[in-house]
Amino acid sequence: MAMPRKKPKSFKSDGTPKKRWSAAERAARGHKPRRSGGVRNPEARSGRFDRDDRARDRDDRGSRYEDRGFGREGNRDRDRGRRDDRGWRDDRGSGQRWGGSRSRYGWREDRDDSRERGGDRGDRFARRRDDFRGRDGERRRDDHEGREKRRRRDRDFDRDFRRDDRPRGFRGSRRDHQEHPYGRRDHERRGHYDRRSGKARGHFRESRYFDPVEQDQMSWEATTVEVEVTDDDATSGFAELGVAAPMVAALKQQGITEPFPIQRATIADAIAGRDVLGRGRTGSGKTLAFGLPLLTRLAVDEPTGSPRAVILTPTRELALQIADNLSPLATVMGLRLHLVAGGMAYGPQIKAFERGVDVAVATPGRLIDLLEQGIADLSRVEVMVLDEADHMSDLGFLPAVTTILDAVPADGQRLLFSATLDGAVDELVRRYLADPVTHEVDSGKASVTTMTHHVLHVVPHHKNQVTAEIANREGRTVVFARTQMGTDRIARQLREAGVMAGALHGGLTQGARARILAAFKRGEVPVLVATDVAARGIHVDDISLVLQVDPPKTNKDYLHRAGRTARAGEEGAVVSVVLPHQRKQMRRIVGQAGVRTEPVEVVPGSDELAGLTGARPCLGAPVTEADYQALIAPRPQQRRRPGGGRGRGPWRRGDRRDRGHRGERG
DNA sequence: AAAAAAG
Repeated sequence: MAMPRKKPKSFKSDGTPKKRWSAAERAARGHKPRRSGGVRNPEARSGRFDRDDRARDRDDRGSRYEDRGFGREGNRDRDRGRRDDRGWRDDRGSGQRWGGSRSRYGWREDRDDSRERGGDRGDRFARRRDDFRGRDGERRRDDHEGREKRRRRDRDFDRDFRRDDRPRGFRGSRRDHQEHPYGRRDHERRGHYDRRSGKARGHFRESRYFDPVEQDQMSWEATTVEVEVTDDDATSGFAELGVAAPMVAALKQQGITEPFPIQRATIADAIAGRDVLGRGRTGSGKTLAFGLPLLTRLAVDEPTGSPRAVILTPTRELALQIADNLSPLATVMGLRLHLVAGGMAYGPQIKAFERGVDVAVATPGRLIDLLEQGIADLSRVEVMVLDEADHMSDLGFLPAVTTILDAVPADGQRLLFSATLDGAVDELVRRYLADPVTHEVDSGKASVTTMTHHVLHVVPHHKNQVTAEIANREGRTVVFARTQMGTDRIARQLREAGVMAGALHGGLTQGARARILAAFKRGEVPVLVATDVAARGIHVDDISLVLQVDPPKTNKDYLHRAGRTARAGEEGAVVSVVLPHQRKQMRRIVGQAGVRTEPVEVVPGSDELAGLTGARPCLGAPVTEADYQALIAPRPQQRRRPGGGRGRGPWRRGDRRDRGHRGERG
């Protein structure tokens, strides 16, 4: 079969044949090896810190496990991996699986991962075959059929497993997974040796508390403020809605005096204790719309020690933001509010529950975790808030959300906020809300007049350059891409083109997520390349352009992404770069989003491009890795207070925050 | 099919 391929196998969307890179060329471009006959990728994945630290950590922990008697099998397994002459195991696979908290790069990674595990699987088969023959010679006759069967079964098993994107070691058996949204937990408490991954797993202090990845966490502390209540606080727009005076005063201190439409619409009903279904774009002031009535109502009764209100959000960043915004209001009302989110240290959250929490702002996973550990008690929750309910009712989220909703007393008040009301949200509403009042402020369409929309048609070989020139504009830009790997790649390509850009996605550690977001807020990294993790709720001032390099999946996603710009009456543009094969899809999405705009054909360097988006040619030198890392490096002084005492002491969170957000406004 | 959400 040495015949050279005459006909090109595939074509680009503009009709020209696709270049088939050789193995060396692929490697030089940083791609992974082909599925057959590739070379080992010399420059594995991004993340200098991650790789080195994890490799070191792996070795450290390997020896610790040996002490515990887990090491021998683990080592044997790793040695087998090293013998694998495809050679990917050492350089990224095991390192990632030791340190990484979850599958990192979507399906492509999964596919590679499964291939990588092919070595293991082969061995397992070999072992089984040996068992087979050794045990019973007679059965050797139907060995072939048996092998086929086993292969099929194993393949199905693997396929089912891969559908589950919890980290490998935490998956439990298939049956466990079906019964519990997060799998069984009793294996892991005791610690066990996981044959599939060849790792020791379990509740070991070492792995939980000394893991450098885990230490790459951000922290959260409650905000303390002092307010003076004056007489005219009783007459402001908020007071008329029934908001308690201390909060009115605190809001005035922040320059917030008049309620937004959605707040005006929902606050009175919510204070009256009714179930509320609020529909409005993010950025329309939803946080206060549920926060103020919730805190007003809670302050009336004596604290019970266990949470009386839970606010549930789909992303950690959003939970953080809500907790930051509501924390000062809670303190002036004498209520204790705490953040309960994954990726962050357990200690402060556990301590908070020990001291007593009135309001928990939570992401689902960690809350369930604490619930199952018996740390959080939701049996006395009076008010339950679901933010971004349309996202929370996604297939992947729903089990966790209903678990929490079921753990909360059924007769409590429920406030549900959602940008849209589709079937899934409706189901949640019917199951958990009693006689809700619906308030709709913005429709599900793009109604902000300060926002302009552009659809740019480009040919494939121009896309990267057009992207880079737009990103090189003046001002803060968010670039949305579909996949985690895509954001990493685009951010890297932008830096190579001389544009300071960083990637934000759920595959990063929480600390890395926080740092890149902080650098973006400070303005030091003016371009943020993000997955849809940043599409909802995240508020950063002065984002003047949202660039979509991959089309959003739905019109909802379009509007959520668009909602990052043109906030609070500012100007903003939403620009979508569209390839020929995406035109139809994009036209549909834009139309459904209620946007009227004519697509424009653009080429790099053109006047139209510059006129519509402020694009500038990329003339600067590539951003060096060192320069970039310096901007997103951990800043210990932001996260550690002198003296060490947590939750006490003279330091005020306000001081800290001022420093952390240095330069945010210019 | 992706991303998000626990460690």
